[in-house]
Amino acid sequence: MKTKIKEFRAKHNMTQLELAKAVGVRRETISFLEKGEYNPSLKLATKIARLFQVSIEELFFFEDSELD
Amino acid sequence: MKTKIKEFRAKHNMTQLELAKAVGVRRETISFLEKGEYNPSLKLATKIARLFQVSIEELFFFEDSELD
DNA sequence: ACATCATGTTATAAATATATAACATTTATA
DNA sequence: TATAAATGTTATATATTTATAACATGATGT
Repeated sequence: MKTKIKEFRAKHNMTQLELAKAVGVRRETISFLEKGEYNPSLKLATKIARLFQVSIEELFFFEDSELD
Repeated sequence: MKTKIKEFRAKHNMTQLELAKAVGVRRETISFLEKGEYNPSLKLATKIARLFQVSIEELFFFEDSELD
């Protein structure tokens, strides 16, 4: 999975810690997410997307090969 | 969480079992999902949305209160 | 150089999604 | 009505997300 969290975070001048607190997770969770190291829950994905006021599809991307 | 999986499944004339196989999960998983009993992974949500050719936001809904 | 802040990383624990199996109930249909 | 198909439901196991704590690295500023 790939994500643009880092880009949107930069655009909003937020640190990982600030984003983490805003959506109620740990800083490490944001770090792992940004590196595509896991597949968040829909709920967490939704919280981050709403914070940045973008759609989930604008934030997270799966290769077709990942969906087989 | 609420979802329109059941409605889209009806529109596509699919059983829970057919949908489950199409996205690689168990039938029970679809049953629990349709009842809003849990929060799927983003990957599973993406697979179902792509199958029905709708956005994730058209398929799954969170109340604001669920996101606090 | 030193201190502070932001991020990376690793190991382990806790929580929760999903699998599995079994049986119950509802719905369709012969 | 009877039979099968679809869905509901419960209990337990497994996998994965997320939390937690600890320490490392990199950047920034004094």
